[in-house]
Amino acid sequence: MIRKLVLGRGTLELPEADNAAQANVYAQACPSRAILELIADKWTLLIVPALRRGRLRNGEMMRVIGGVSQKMLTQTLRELEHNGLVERIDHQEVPPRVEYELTELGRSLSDLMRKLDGWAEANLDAVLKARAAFEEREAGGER
Amino acid sequence: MIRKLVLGRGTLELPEADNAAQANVYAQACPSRAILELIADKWTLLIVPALRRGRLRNGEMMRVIGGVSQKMLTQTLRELEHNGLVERIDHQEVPPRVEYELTELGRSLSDLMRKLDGWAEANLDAVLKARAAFEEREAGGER
DNA sequence: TAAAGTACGCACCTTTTGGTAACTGCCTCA
DNA sequence: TGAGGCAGTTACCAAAAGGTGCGTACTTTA
Repeated sequence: MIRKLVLGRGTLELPEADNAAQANVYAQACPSRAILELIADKWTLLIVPALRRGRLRNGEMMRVIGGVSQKMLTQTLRELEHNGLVERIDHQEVPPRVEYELTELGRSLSDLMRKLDGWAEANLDAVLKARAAFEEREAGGER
Repeated sequence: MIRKLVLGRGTLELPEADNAAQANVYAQACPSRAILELIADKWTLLIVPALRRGRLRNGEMMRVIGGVSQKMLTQTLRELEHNGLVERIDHQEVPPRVEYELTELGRSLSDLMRKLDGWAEANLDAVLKARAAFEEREAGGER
């Protein structure tokens, strides 16, 4: 795995990859990149934190997470199950009753994700202000 | 802003939205959702942590971040600049010398993002193992 | 004299994403 | 007797994402 790159101005160490075992998300071929892409998903970032408090059923999530379609919810849950972040608990009842729960692995990620959600909520005003400022600079600055 | 939902089994509070001012990523119409979508991006999750150590030039980032195309790099950087996370420093030289640096806002996000990258690197083995187990269950379980 | 680096913008085109609608099979409630 | 809820699946299609190649204008290096 590549750890350093020689650039024009000298040697640049890849950000923090050094002390983290051997995986490196900055290397395209490293499998951790694929995992990052799973994480870097809008619906994942909503579903995983939503499960922090406990199990949820399909219909409950549909209501909790505004704007998610049935297709995307199922698709994302399958993906999470596939990667060991979520467990699907089918009670084998009629009418169907299925619950979703975070695995240990999923739980270790959910706090981090909740913090990202929290960042978005907490810094809403700052971002909107920055946007307005940028647009003003753009409009005034040209010509 | 919606804070609670009445579900079949009673009242379910939306995860943590209660104490976080008024923004709520779980509400489709809340502007924080748009900000979450900016954050929930593969390239953002690589570019922002890459800038933690200091300024980087376009070409340096191209080399540091494996697999990013010039188009996506520029596009993502513009988006980040637009939202006040990154500052573009054009030295007005010939040949062109342009540097990118995190703003205060960007820095507040970068540690969180680096932790997500770290999670992907640290839990690589666990995820791969879960995947293998899932596929085995699937292959044996059907029929 | 030619090649390569610098930091892009633009157009084209393919791939992926994700919404909608329809269907299933069984149950409960009015 | 039909409507609605449960937890999905499937097919179809429009929109968005994102890769590639070309052009720019100037400089440094071989």
